[in-house]
Amino acid sequence: MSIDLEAKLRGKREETKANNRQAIIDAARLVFAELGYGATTVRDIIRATELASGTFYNYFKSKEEVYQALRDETALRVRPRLRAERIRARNFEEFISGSFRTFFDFVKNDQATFATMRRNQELQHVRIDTPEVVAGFDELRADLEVAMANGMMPAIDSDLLMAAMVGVAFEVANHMLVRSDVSVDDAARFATALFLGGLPALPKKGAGKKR
Amino acid sequence: MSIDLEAKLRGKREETKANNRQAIIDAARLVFAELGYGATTVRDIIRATELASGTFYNYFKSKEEVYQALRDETALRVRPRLRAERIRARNFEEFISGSFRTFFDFVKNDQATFATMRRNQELQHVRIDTPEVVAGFDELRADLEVAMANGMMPAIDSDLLMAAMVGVAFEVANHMLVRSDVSVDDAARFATALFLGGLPALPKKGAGKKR
DNA sequence: TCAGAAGTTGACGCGGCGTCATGAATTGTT
DNA sequence: AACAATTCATGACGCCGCGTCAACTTCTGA
Repeated sequence: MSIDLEAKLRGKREETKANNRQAIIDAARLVFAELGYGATTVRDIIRATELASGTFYNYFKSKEEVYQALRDETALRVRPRLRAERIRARNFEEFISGSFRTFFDFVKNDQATFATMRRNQELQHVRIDTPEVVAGFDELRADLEVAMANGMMPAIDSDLLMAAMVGVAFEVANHMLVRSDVSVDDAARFATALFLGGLPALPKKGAGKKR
Repeated sequence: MSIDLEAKLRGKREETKANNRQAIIDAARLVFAELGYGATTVRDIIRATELASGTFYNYFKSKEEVYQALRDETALRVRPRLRAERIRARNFEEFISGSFRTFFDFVKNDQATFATMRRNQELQHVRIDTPEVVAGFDELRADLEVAMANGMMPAIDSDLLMAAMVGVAFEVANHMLVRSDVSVDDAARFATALFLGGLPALPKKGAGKKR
Protein backbone atom coordinates (compact mmCIF):
# COMPACT_ATOMS: atom_id res chain seq x y z
CA MET A 1 0.00 0.00 0.00
CA SER A 2 1.02 3.57 -0.50
CA ILE A 3 2.01 4.23 3.09
CA ASP A 4 4.59 1.46 2.91
CA LEU A 5 5.80 2.93 -0.31
CA GLU A 6 6.29 6.31 1.17
CA ALA A 7 7.86 4.77 4.21
CA LYS A 8 10.31 3.02 1.96
CA LEU A 9 11.14 6.15 0.09
CA ARG A 10 11.31 8.61 2.95
CA GLY A 11 12.04 6.46 5.95
CA LYS A 12 9.57 5.94 8.73
CA ARG A 13 11.08 8.72 10.76
CA GLU A 14 10.59 11.34 8.08
CA GLU A 15 7.14 10.00 7.54
CA THR A 16 5.86 10.44 11.07
CA LYS A 17 7.56 13.80 11.30
CA ALA A 18 5.60 15.04 8.32
CA ASN A 19 2.42 13.50 9.71
CA ASN A 20 2.85 15.05 13.13
CA ARG A 21 3.54 18.46 11.69
CA GLN A 22 0.47 18.28 9.52
CA ALA A 23 -1.63 16.96 12.40
CA ILE A 24 -0.68 19.97 14.47
CA ILE A 25 -1.45 22.36 11.65
CA ASP A 26 -4.80 20.75 10.98
CA ALA A 27 -5.71 20.74 14.66
CA ALA A 28 -4.72 24.39 14.86
CA ARG A 29 -6.95 25.31 11.94
CA LEU A 30 -9.86 23.64 13.70
CA VAL A 31 -9.21 25.11 17.11
CA PHE A 32 -8.54 28.62 15.82
CA ALA A 33 -11.86 28.45 14.04
CA GLU A 34 -13.62 27.30 17.17
CA LEU A 35 -12.08 29.44 19.87
CA GLY A 36 -10.65 32.29 17.89
CA TYR A 37 -6.93 32.89 17.60
CA GLY A 38 -6.45 34.92 20.75
CA ALA A 39 -8.29 32.52 23.02
CA THR A 40 -6.61 29.33 21.89
CA THR A 41 -3.56 28.05 23.72
CA VAL A 42 -0.84 25.75 22.60
CA ARG A 43 -2.41 23.24 24.95
CA ASP A 44 -5.73 23.49 23.15
CA ILE A 45 -4.04 22.70 19.89
CA ILE A 46 -2.05 19.78 21.17
CA ARG A 47 -5.08 18.43 22.99
CA ALA A 48 -6.92 18.29 19.67
CA THR A 49 -4.21 15.92 18.59
CA GLU A 50 -2.95 12.54 19.72
CA LEU A 51 0.43 13.94 20.63
CA ALA A 52 1.93 14.95 23.95
CA SER A 53 2.44 18.56 24.93
CA GLY A 54 6.19 18.38 24.63
CA THR A 55 5.98 17.20 21.05
CA PHE A 56 4.44 20.46 19.96
CA TYR A 57 7.70 22.22 20.63
CA ASN A 58 9.62 19.88 18.37
CA TYR A 59 7.72 21.41 15.48
CA PHE A 60 6.77 24.95 16.41
CA LYS A 61 7.99 27.50 18.88
CA SER A 62 4.57 28.98 19.60
CA LYS A 63 1.02 29.20 18.36
CA GLU A 64 2.12 32.22 16.34
CA GLU A 65 4.40 29.99 14.36
CA VAL A 66 1.61 27.53 13.64
CA TYR A 67 -0.50 30.40 12.50
CA GLN A 68 2.24 31.48 10.14
CA ALA A 69 2.40 27.98 8.74
CA LEU A 70 -1.35 28.12 8.12
CA ARG A 71 -0.94 31.46 6.48
CA ASP A 72 1.91 30.22 4.35
CA GLU A 73 -0.14 27.31 3.10
CA THR A 74 -2.68 29.81 1.88
CA ALA A 75 -0.18 32.17 0.34
CA LEU A 76 1.46 29.24 -1.38
CA ARG A 77 -1.81 28.53 -3.14
CA VAL A 78 -2.41 32.07 -4.40
CA ARG A 79 1.02 33.08 -5.44
CA PRO A 80 1.40 30.81 -8.46
CA ARG A 81 -1.99 31.84 -9.73
CA LEU A 82 -1.16 35.52 -9.46
CA ARG A 83 2.20 34.95 -11.03
CA ALA A 84 0.71 33.06 -13.96
CA GLU A 85 -1.91 35.73 -14.47
CA ARG A 86 0.69 38.46 -14.64
CA ILE A 87 2.96 36.58 -16.97
CA ARG A 88 0.09 35.93 -19.32
CA ALA A 89 -0.75 39.65 -19.43
CA ARG A 90 -0.05 41.27 -22.79
CA ASN A 91 -0.56 44.82 -21.64
CA PHE A 92 -0.88 46.81 -18.50
CA GLU A 93 -4.63 46.61 -18.44
CA GLU A 94 -4.47 42.83 -18.35
CA PHE A 95 -1.71 42.93 -15.80
CA ILE A 96 -3.74 44.98 -13.37
CA SER A 97 -7.18 43.55 -13.93
CA GLY A 98 -5.87 39.98 -13.98
CA SER A 99 -4.09 40.47 -10.68
CA PHE A 100 -7.02 41.99 -8.88
CA ARG A 101 -9.58 39.61 -10.31
CA THR A 102 -7.50 36.59 -9.38
CA PHE A 103 -6.93 37.85 -5.90
CA PHE A 104 -10.54 38.74 -5.20
CA ASP A 105 -11.66 35.50 -6.72
CA PHE A 106 -9.35 33.59 -4.46
CA VAL A 107 -10.46 35.45 -1.37
CA LYS A 108 -14.09 34.86 -2.19
CA ASN A 109 -13.79 31.16 -2.98
CA ASP A 110 -11.34 30.49 -0.25
CA GLN A 111 -13.57 32.21 2.22
CA ALA A 112 -13.39 29.07 4.33
CA THR A 113 -9.83 29.96 5.13
CA PHE A 114 -10.41 33.65 5.33
CA ALA A 115 -13.69 33.50 7.21
CA THR A 116 -11.96 31.44 9.84
CA MET A 117 -9.44 34.18 10.23
CA ARG A 118 -11.94 36.96 10.07
CA ARG A 119 -14.05 35.67 12.93
CA ASN A 120 -11.20 36.62 15.16
CA GLN A 121 -11.66 40.25 15.84
CA GLU A 122 -8.20 40.23 17.34
CA LEU A 123 -6.51 39.56 14.03
CA GLN A 124 -7.89 42.75 12.79
CA HIS A 125 -7.56 42.27 9.10
CA VAL A 126 -6.85 39.97 6.27
CA ARG A 127 -3.54 41.67 5.87
CA ILE A 128 -0.67 39.98 7.70
CA ASP A 129 3.01 39.62 6.97
CA THR A 130 4.22 36.11 6.89
CA PRO A 131 7.41 35.38 4.97
CA GLU A 132 5.45 33.72 2.18
CA VAL A 133 3.13 36.69 1.92
CA VAL A 134 6.00 39.14 1.83
CA ALA A 135 7.60 37.05 -0.88
CA GLY A 136 4.37 37.39 -2.82
CA PHE A 137 4.58 41.16 -2.52
CA ASP A 138 8.14 41.10 -3.74
CA GLU A 139 7.09 39.09 -6.75
CA LEU A 140 4.50 41.69 -7.57
CA ARG A 141 7.07 44.44 -7.36
CA ALA A 142 9.53 42.52 -9.48
CA ASP A 143 6.87 41.97 -12.11
CA LEU A 144 5.99 45.63 -12.03
CA GLU A 145 9.59 46.48 -12.66
CA VAL A 146 9.79 44.11 -15.58
CA ALA A 147 6.68 45.67 -17.04
CA MET A 148 8.26 49.10 -16.71
CA ALA A 149 11.44 47.92 -18.34
CA ASN A 150 9.39 46.51 -21.21
CA GLY A 151 7.67 49.82 -21.66
CA MET A 152 4.32 48.29 -20.80
CA MET A 153 3.88 51.03 -18.26
CA PRO A 154 5.59 54.26 -17.27
CA ALA A 155 8.49 54.15 -14.82
CA ILE A 156 7.06 54.76 -11.39
CA ASP A 157 8.28 54.11 -7.87
CA SER A 158 7.52 50.40 -7.93
CA ASP A 159 7.65 50.12 -4.18
CA LEU A 160 4.94 52.69 -3.63
CA LEU A 161 2.86 51.32 -6.46
CA MET A 162 3.10 47.88 -4.98
CA ALA A 163 2.14 49.26 -1.58
CA ALA A 164 -0.88 51.01 -3.04
CA MET A 165 -2.02 47.91 -4.90
CA VAL A 166 -1.60 45.73 -1.85
CA GLY A 167 -3.45 48.20 0.34
CA VAL A 168 -6.36 48.47 -2.07
CA ALA A 169 -6.46 44.73 -2.64
CA PHE A 170 -6.71 43.77 1.00
CA GLU A 171 -8.98 46.57 2.06
CA VAL A 172 -11.39 46.17 -0.81
CA ALA A 173 -11.36 42.41 -0.32
CA ASN A 174 -12.45 42.98 3.23
CA HIS A 175 -15.38 45.11 2.18
CA MET A 176 -16.30 42.63 -0.48
CA LEU A 177 -16.58 39.92 2.16
CA VAL A 178 -18.56 42.09 4.52
CA ARG A 179 -20.98 43.52 2.00
CA SER A 180 -23.25 41.11 0.20
CA ASP A 181 -23.86 43.47 -2.72
CA VAL A 182 -20.26 43.66 -3.90
CA SER A 183 -19.29 40.86 -6.26
CA VAL A 184 -15.83 39.75 -7.23
CA ASP A 185 -16.50 41.48 -10.50
CA ASP A 186 -17.45 44.75 -8.86
CA ALA A 187 -14.40 44.71 -6.68
CA ALA A 188 -12.07 43.88 -9.56
CA ARG A 189 -13.58 46.53 -11.81
CA PHE A 190 -13.29 49.13 -9.11
CA ALA A 191 -9.67 48.43 -8.26
CA THR A 192 -8.66 48.08 -11.89
CA ALA A 193 -10.27 51.34 -12.91
CA LEU A 194 -8.60 53.15 -10.06
CA PHE A 195 -5.13 52.08 -11.07
CA LEU A 196 -5.58 52.25 -14.82
CA GLY A 197 -6.99 55.73 -14.49
CA GLY A 198 -4.48 56.81 -11.89
CA LEU A 199 -1.36 55.42 -13.47
CA PRO A 200 -0.78 58.12 -16.09
CA ALA A 201 -1.08 60.76 -13.39
CA LEU A 202 1.44 59.22 -11.02
CA PRO A 203 4.75 61.01 -10.53
CA LYS A 204 7.35 59.59 -12.89
CA LYS A 205 10.44 58.18 -11.35
CA GLY A 206 13.53 60.34 -11.37
CA ALA A 207 11.53 63.39 -12.36
CA GLY A 208 10.15 65.87 -9.89
CA LYS A 209 12.38 64.66 -7.09
CA LYS A 210 13.70 67.65 -5.24
CA ARG A 211 16.95 66.01 -4.27
CA MET B 1 -2.94 75.08 43.77
CA SER B 2 -4.58 73.59 40.77
CA ILE B 3 -4.82 70.10 42.14
CA ASP B 4 -6.95 71.33 44.99
CA LEU B 5 -9.07 73.15 42.49
CA GLU B 6 -9.65 70.05 40.46
CA ALA B 7 -10.31 68.08 43.60
CA LYS B 8 -12.93 70.61 44.56
CA LEU B 9 -14.56 70.45 41.18
CA ARG B 10 -14.42 66.74 40.53
CA GLY B 11 -14.18 65.21 43.95
CA LYS B 12 -11.12 63.41 45.19
CA ARG B 13 -12.52 60.07 44.12
CA GLU B 14 -12.95 61.05 40.51
CA GLU B 15 -9.56 62.64 40.62
CA THR B 16 -7.60 59.56 41.62
CA LYS B 17 -9.63 57.43 39.27
CA ALA B 18 -8.60 59.58 36.35
CA ASN B 19 -5.01 59.57 37.59
CA ASN B 20 -4.85 55.82 37.99
CA ARG B 21 -6.30 55.22 34.57
CA GLN B 22 -3.81 57.56 33.00
CA ALA B 23 -0.96 56.05 34.99
CA ILE B 24 -1.81 52.63 33.62
CA ILE B 25 -2.02 53.91 30.07
CA ASP B 26 1.28 55.73 30.37
CA ALA B 27 2.99 52.73 31.89
CA ALA B 28 1.59 50.56 29.13
CA ARG B 29 2.97 52.87 26.45
CA LEU B 30 6.39 52.60 28.03
CA VAL B 31 6.34 48.86 28.55
CA PHE B 32 4.93 48.12 25.11
CA ALA B 33 7.76 50.14 23.65
CA GLU B 34 10.31 48.28 25.71
CA LEU B 35 9.16 44.68 25.52
CA GLY B 36 6.91 44.74 22.49
CA TYR B 37 3.22 44.22 22.68
CA GLY B 38 3.16 40.44 22.55
CA ALA B 39 5.77 39.96 25.24
CA THR B 40 4.32 42.33 27.80
CA THR B 41 2.00 41.01 30.45
CA VAL B 42 -0.60 42.78 32.51
CA ARG B 43 1.78 42.26 35.40
CA ASP B 44 4.55 44.08 33.57
CA ILE B 45 2.29 47.05 33.08
CA ILE B 46 1.07 47.20 36.62
CA ARG B 47 4.59 46.72 37.94
CA ALA B 48 5.62 49.85 36.06
CA THR B 49 3.10 51.63 38.19
CA GLU B 50 2.58 52.25 41.88
CA LEU B 51 -0.65 50.33 41.92
CA ALA B 52 -1.47 46.79 42.96
CA SER B 53 -2.24 44.07 40.47
CA GLY B 54 -5.92 43.90 41.35
CA THR B 55 -6.34 47.59 40.61
CA PHE B 56 -5.55 47.05 36.96
CA TYR B 57 -8.78 45.15 36.52
CA ASN B 58 -10.83 48.00 37.92
CA TYR B 59 -9.85 49.94 34.82
CA PHE B 60 -9.21 47.49 32.01
CA LYS B 61 -10.19 43.94 31.27
CA SER B 62 -6.94 42.99 29.57
CA LYS B 63 -3.81 44.39 27.97
CA GLU B 64 -5.73 44.45 24.71
CA GLU B 65 -8.07 46.97 26.21
CA VAL B 66 -5.23 49.21 27.31
CA TYR B 67 -3.83 48.99 23.83
CA GLN B 68 -7.16 50.11 22.43
CA ALA B 69 -7.15 53.04 24.79
CA LEU B 70 -3.69 53.98 23.53
CA ARG B 71 -4.89 53.66 19.99
CA ASP B 72 -7.95 55.73 20.69
CA GLU B 73 -5.87 58.52 22.16
CA THR B 74 -3.98 58.63 18.89
CA ALA B 75 -7.04 58.46 16.68
CA LEU B 76 -8.61 61.18 18.73
CA ARG B 77 -5.71 63.45 17.85
CA VAL B 78 -5.82 62.84 14.08
CA ARG B 79 -9.51 62.80 13.45
CA PRO B 80 -10.22 66.46 14.10
CA ARG B 81 -7.31 67.45 11.89
CA LEU B 82 -8.52 65.31 9.03
CA ARG B 83 -12.03 66.53 9.49
CA ALA B 84 -10.96 70.17 9.43
CA GLU B 85 -8.85 69.60 6.37
CA ARG B 86 -11.73 68.08 4.45
CA ILE B 87 -14.21 70.73 5.46
CA ARG B 88 -11.82 73.41 4.32
CA ALA B 89 -11.48 71.79 0.91
CA ARG B 90 -13.04 73.78 -1.91
CA ASN B 91 -12.77 71.08 -4.54
CA PHE B 92 -12.02 67.42 -4.86
CA GLU B 93 -8.34 67.93 -5.42
CA GLU B 94 -8.02 69.73 -2.11
CA PHE B 95 -10.20 67.16 -0.42
CA ILE B 96 -7.96 64.29 -1.46
CA SER B 97 -4.58 65.90 -1.21
CA GLY B 98 -5.42 67.54 2.10
CA SER B 99 -6.53 64.27 3.60
CA PHE B 100 -3.48 62.31 2.54
CA ARG B 101 -1.02 65.02 3.38
CA THR B 102 -2.46 65.48 6.84
CA PHE B 103 -2.45 61.80 7.51
CA PHE B 104 1.09 61.18 6.32
CA ASP B 105 2.26 64.25 8.15
CA PHE B 106 0.72 62.98 11.34
CA VAL B 107 2.21 59.55 10.96
CA LYS B 108 5.64 60.97 10.33
CA ASN B 109 5.63 63.47 13.17
CA ASP B 110 3.92 61.16 15.56
CA GLN B 111 6.39 58.47 14.78
CA ALA B 112 7.01 58.21 18.50
CA THR B 113 3.61 56.63 18.82
CA PHE B 114 3.76 54.72 15.61
CA ALA B 115 7.33 53.58 15.92
CA THR B 116 6.44 52.12 19.27
CA MET B 117 3.77 50.12 17.61
CA ARG B 118 5.84 49.19 14.64
CA ARG B 119 8.63 47.61 16.64
CA ASN B 120 6.19 44.88 17.44
CA GLN B 121 6.34 42.53 14.57
CA GLU B 122 3.30 40.82 15.99
CA LEU B 123 1.04 43.78 15.43
CA GLN B 124 1.72 43.45 11.81
CA HIS B 125 0.68 46.80 10.60
CA VAL B 126 -0.31 50.29 11.40
CA ARG B 127 -3.80 49.39 10.44
CA ILE B 128 -5.98 48.31 13.35
CA ASP B 129 -9.65 48.66 14.10
CA THR B 130 -10.39 50.33 17.33
CA PRO B 131 -13.80 51.96 17.71
CA GLU B 132 -12.27 55.41 17.42
CA VAL B 133 -10.45 54.43 14.25
CA VAL B 134 -13.55 52.95 12.70
CA ALA B 135 -15.43 56.12 13.57
CA GLY B 136 -12.74 58.02 11.69
CA PHE B 137 -13.33 55.85 8.63
CA ASP B 138 -17.04 56.50 8.84
CA GLU B 139 -16.39 60.22 8.95
CA LEU B 140 -14.38 59.93 5.78
CA ARG B 141 -17.14 58.08 4.06
CA ALA B 142 -19.76 60.56 5.22
CA ASP B 143 -17.64 63.42 3.93
CA LEU B 144 -17.20 61.64 0.62
CA GLU B 145 -20.95 61.33 0.34
CA VAL B 146 -21.44 64.99 1.06
CA ALA B 147 -18.91 65.84 -1.61
CA MET B 148 -20.79 63.67 -4.08
CA ALA B 149 -24.08 65.28 -3.17
CA ASN B 150 -22.49 68.69 -3.71
CA GLY B 151 -21.32 67.65 -7.13
CA MET B 152 -17.69 68.06 -6.09
CA MET B 153 -17.09 64.55 -7.36
CA PRO B 154 -18.95 61.92 -9.33
CA ALA B 155 -21.26 59.52 -7.51
CA ILE B 156 -19.24 56.44 -6.71
CA ASP B 157 -19.63 53.59 -4.26
CA SER B 158 -18.45 55.58 -1.25
CA ASP B 159 -17.76 52.48 0.77
CA LEU B 160 -15.32 51.06 -1.75
CA LEU B 161 -13.74 54.42 -2.31
CA MET B 162 -13.23 54.83 1.41
CA ALA B 163 -11.76 51.33 1.60
CA ALA B 164 -9.35 52.08 -1.21
CA MET B 165 -8.25 55.35 0.34
CA VAL B 166 -7.76 53.77 3.73
CA GLY B 167 -5.81 50.89 2.24
CA VAL B 168 -3.52 53.16 0.29
CA ALA B 169 -3.09 55.54 3.22
CA PHE B 170 -1.96 52.90 5.68
CA GLU B 171 0.11 50.87 3.30
CA VAL B 172 1.90 53.84 1.80
CA ALA B 173 2.44 55.27 5.28
CA ASN B 174 4.17 52.06 6.21
CA HIS B 175 6.52 52.27 3.30
CA MET B 176 7.17 55.90 3.99
CA LEU B 177 8.33 55.01 7.49
CA VAL B 178 10.46 52.12 6.32
CA ARG B 179 12.12 53.89 3.43
CA SER B 180 14.25 56.88 4.20
CA ASP B 181 13.95 58.30 0.70
CA VAL B 182 10.20 58.80 0.72
CA SER B 183 9.11 62.10 2.21
CA VAL B 184 5.67 63.06 3.41
CA ASP B 185 5.45 65.09 0.27
CA ASP B 186 6.32 62.18 -1.97
CA ALA B 187 3.80 59.95 -0.29
CA ALA B 188 1.05 62.56 -0.43
CA ARG B 189 1.72 63.38 -4.08
CA PHE B 190 1.69 59.74 -5.00
CA ALA B 191 -1.57 58.91 -3.26
CA THR B 192 -3.25 62.08 -4.44
CA ALA B 193 -2.29 61.53 -8.05
CA LEU B 194 -3.55 57.99 -7.93
CA PHE B 195 -7.00 58.97 -6.76
CA LEU B 196 -7.34 62.16 -8.75
CA GLY B 197 -6.33 60.31 -11.88
CA GLY B 198 -8.37 57.24 -11.10
CA LEU B 199 -11.55 58.91 -9.99
CA PRO B 200 -12.98 59.75 -13.40
CA ALA B 201 -12.45 56.17 -14.49
CA LEU B 202 -14.21 54.59 -11.52
CA PRO B 203 -17.54 52.89 -12.15
CA LYS B 204 -20.38 55.31 -11.49
CA LYS B 205 -22.91 54.30 -8.93
CA GLY B 206 -26.20 52.92 -10.21
CA ALA B 207 -24.80 52.52 -13.70
CA GLY B 208 -23.24 49.34 -15.01
CA LYS B 209 -24.70 47.24 -12.21
CA LYS B 210 -25.96 44.04 -13.74
CA ARG B 211 -28.68 43.55 -11.18
C1' DT C 1 21.46 -8.41 16.35
C1' DC C 2 22.66 -4.37 18.48
C1' DA C 3 24.43 0.32 19.44
C1' DG C 4 23.54 4.84 18.64
C1' DA C 5 20.48 8.34 16.94
C1' DA C 6 16.14 10.43 16.76
C1' DG C 7 12.05 11.66 18.61
C1' DT C 8 8.13 11.23 22.05
C1' DT C 9 6.37 11.59 26.50
C1' DG C 10 4.37 13.82 30.58
C1' DA C 11 5.70 15.51 35.08
C1' DC C 12 7.70 19.68 36.88
C1' DG C 13 8.71 24.39 38.41
C1' DC C 14 7.67 28.98 37.21
C1' DG C 15 4.96 32.73 36.49
C1' DG C 16 0.82 35.15 34.85
C1' DC C 17 -4.13 35.16 35.16
C1' DG C 18 -8.44 37.07 37.22
C1' DT C 19 -10.92 36.97 41.73
C1' DC C 20 -12.23 38.24 46.15
C1' DA C 21 -12.25 39.09 51.16
C1' DT C 22 -10.32 42.71 53.76
C1' DG C 23 -9.56 47.15 55.01
C1' DA C 24 -8.69 52.10 54.11
C1' DA C 25 -10.21 56.43 52.33
C1' DT C 26 -13.84 59.54 50.77
C1' DT C 27 -18.52 61.23 50.70
C1' DG C 28 -22.99 62.53 52.32
C1' DT C 29 -25.88 62.98 56.39
C1' DT C 30 -27.33 64.23 60.90
C1' DA D 1 -17.89 66.74 64.28
C1' DA D 2 -19.28 62.12 64.26
C1' DC D 3 -20.88 58.40 61.81
C1' DA D 4 -22.72 55.35 58.20
C1' DA D 5 -22.46 54.14 53.64
C1' DT D 6 -20.07 53.83 49.57
C1' DT D 7 -16.25 53.35 46.75
C1' DC D 8 -12.10 51.54 45.64
C1' DA D 9 -7.13 49.73 46.37
C1' DT D 10 -4.75 45.81 47.98
C1' DG D 11 -2.28 41.48 47.57
C1' DA D 12 -2.80 36.60 48.61
C1' DC D 13 -4.90 32.71 46.38
C1' DG D 14 -6.08 28.84 43.30
C1' DC D 15 -5.86 27.73 38.63
C1' DC D 16 -3.76 26.95 34.37
C1' DG D 17 -0.63 27.43 30.53
C1' DC D 18 4.12 27.83 29.61
C1' DG D 19 8.57 25.66 27.97
C1' DT D 20 11.97 22.21 29.63
C1' DC D 21 14.10 17.92 30.34
C1' DA D 22 15.30 13.26 31.94
C1' DA D 23 13.55 8.91 30.93
C1' DC D 24 11.89 6.00 27.58
C1' DT D 25 10.49 4.08 22.98
C1' DT D 26 11.20 3.55 18.20
C1' DC D 27 13.87 3.52 14.20
C1' DT D 28 18.21 3.18 11.47
C1' DG D 29 22.45 1.59 9.71
C1' DA D 30 26.09 -1.56 10.23
